[in-house]
Amino acid sequence: MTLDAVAREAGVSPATASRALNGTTRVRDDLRTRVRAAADLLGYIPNAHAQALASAEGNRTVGLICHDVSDPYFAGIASGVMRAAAEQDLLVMLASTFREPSREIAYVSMLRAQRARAILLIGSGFQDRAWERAMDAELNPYVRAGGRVAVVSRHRSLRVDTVQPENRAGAAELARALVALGHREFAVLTGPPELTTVADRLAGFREGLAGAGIGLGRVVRGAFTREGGHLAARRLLAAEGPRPTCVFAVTDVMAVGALAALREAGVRVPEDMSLAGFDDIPLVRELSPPLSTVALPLTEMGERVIALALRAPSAAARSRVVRIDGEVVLRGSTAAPPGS
Amino acid sequence: MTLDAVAREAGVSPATASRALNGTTRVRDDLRTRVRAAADLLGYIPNAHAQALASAEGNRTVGLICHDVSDPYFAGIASGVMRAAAEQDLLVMLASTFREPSREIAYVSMLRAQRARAILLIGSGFQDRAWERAMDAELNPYVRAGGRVAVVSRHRSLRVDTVQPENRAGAAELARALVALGHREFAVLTGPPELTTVADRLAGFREGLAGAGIGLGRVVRGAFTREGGHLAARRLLAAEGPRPTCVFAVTDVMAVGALAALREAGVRVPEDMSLAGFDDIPLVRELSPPLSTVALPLTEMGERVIALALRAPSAAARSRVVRIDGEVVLRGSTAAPPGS
DNA sequence: ACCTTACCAGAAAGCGCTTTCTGAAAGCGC
DNA sequence: GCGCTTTCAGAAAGCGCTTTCTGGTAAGGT
Repeated sequence: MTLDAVAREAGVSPATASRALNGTTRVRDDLRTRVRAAADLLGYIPNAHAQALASAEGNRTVGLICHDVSDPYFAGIASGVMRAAAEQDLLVMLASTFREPSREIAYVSMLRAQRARAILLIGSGFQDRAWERAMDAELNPYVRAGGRVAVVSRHRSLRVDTVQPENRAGAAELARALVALGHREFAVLTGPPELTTVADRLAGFREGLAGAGIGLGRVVRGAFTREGGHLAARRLLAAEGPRPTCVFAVTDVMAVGALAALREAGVRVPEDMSLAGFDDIPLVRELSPPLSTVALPLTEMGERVIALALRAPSAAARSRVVRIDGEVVLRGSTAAPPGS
Repeated sequence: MTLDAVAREAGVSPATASRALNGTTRVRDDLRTRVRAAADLLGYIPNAHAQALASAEGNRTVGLICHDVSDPYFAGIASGVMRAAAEQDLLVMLASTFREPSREIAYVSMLRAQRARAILLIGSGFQDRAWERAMDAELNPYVRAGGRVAVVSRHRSLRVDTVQPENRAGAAELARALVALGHREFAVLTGPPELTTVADRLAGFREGLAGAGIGLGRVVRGAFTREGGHLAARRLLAAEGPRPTCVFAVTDVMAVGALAALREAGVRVPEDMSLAGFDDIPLVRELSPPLSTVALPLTEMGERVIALALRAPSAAARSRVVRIDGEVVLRGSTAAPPGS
């Protein structure tokens, strides 16, 4: 099942067989058909490793690194990447880091070893000096050797092409919309502060409120998961002092947990308390009440990031940034505050 | 950044450098540390392709083929696969076929070319003679060449190791539970009949009802998606004749769409009509009412299928089947029929 | 002191391809 | 008909590794 076998079967040299199969150079018609027939007969499949090794020509795989495939946010983006990749006959190597920085770096290294054509990093980077340096040390040689890198929502310190959701502006706009509904007392359910996405959304929300002269209110931190949101909401309700009339969870996934916690505590949404999230993952539309959020076009973001990576490298070494606007979508989970 | 460069830097032969780095054979301590140091200094990363080519030793990637990553069912299984793969330092190549049989075969072929250590097929096969033959033609040479294949919920015609959810038994048990609630008038929202999963669940549900002397009722077909479920439910409601008191959607994803359709039509769940799904994808717990369903341990199924593939090939050439029981979970979406 | 083992570094042969490079045959103008 | 370019098949040189095989040196046995 090697090229040599095919060549022998067809009675030509391996060189000719290679050319006939790949169409690199003109080959006499009769020889070409003979080679093709022999390949079919033998069920020949070229060894991609040998091909990658012999031809400087990059191979047909791109690496995709995300925090967790089972998180709908990443799944949505990954889906867009795959669709675009399929169109170009590229294989996607998808890795979940389970939010461990070291594993992320290990994956980049494996992808480098595979000579992946491009490496896509999805999801916030870690705001950690040592980690950033290590990541840079992996990525720089890769890029210098002709590798492509593109990311979505990363730290700017990584000087690579970026698809950047407008977290800050989106959160600010959401805040204004919530204020417009009449809310004055807020609380925020936030994730790990070392994730840039969290920092940006928090800052944006604060800004939006500040424009109306309102403070951020209580900020409760939780894990970046449904359970994190659930726990954070419980802690919020348990805290003493007046309750906010509106809660913002920095991601929809957390908001889903929060909604459950509110319901369990007998707090009606939106009658007693309004709740909003961020991302617009598919499921939040199905909740009752459906969740207000800032919608991000996840699939499109996936398509954009792979397109960015595959595009001819910019002559100027400057990294490109594609900004993605979030759209505030007010649904049933937000309403005017009680007694207004 | 080649091994040769490292060897030269360390003042040893490439052979020694290789051995020092991989620990294949004993190498004098001072040489080994010198080689390691040189590798670090140069930022050496072995070329995985060259390694794969030189050593018959299989490489460190496994292929995972599913219909759609953004479907929570597949995402859940994929997540389990990734966790297990990460523990063994394996890279997962994940491909979405978007339910196109031809694309599935193309991916298997690419994975073969990559000499993936194992190929995992997730999700129903297509009941189509030509397709089955083509798939067999890809898989057989792969297995004969030492490749491993494992699948979850496939057609039995594929003679490979299988993780098999007990679709039939689970659906039957669900039917009995629903009958026990008092229901006598049913309807089923079903997916493409060429998917074996659909066929099995449908058959199981029919069996369960038959045990109580009840017929299946109206069967409405839709796509295997939320929209498919939505549309099927609308068509069901639009049909003339008496309405069923209980609807079974063959997957949770379809049930989610159905729930939305029922709500839109002003049908209260479960007061006017009960609704149940299958799979227990994470989101259905969050709905109101939370969906009754047959729970499948998705992550575990992912772990099992990769373990199956990686296990030493059975001496007997028989393919192994791991059966996964579904557990009927009755939640708020099902209740006694109206007026009982 | 001599010969056998044991150990370990280096030389060299591939792994399965692609891609120059080489050269034979054919096509062209004069 | 002769020298020219053009076309295209085959020989051969790698791509970057691993792994036998070979051989030199040190240790051990008699």
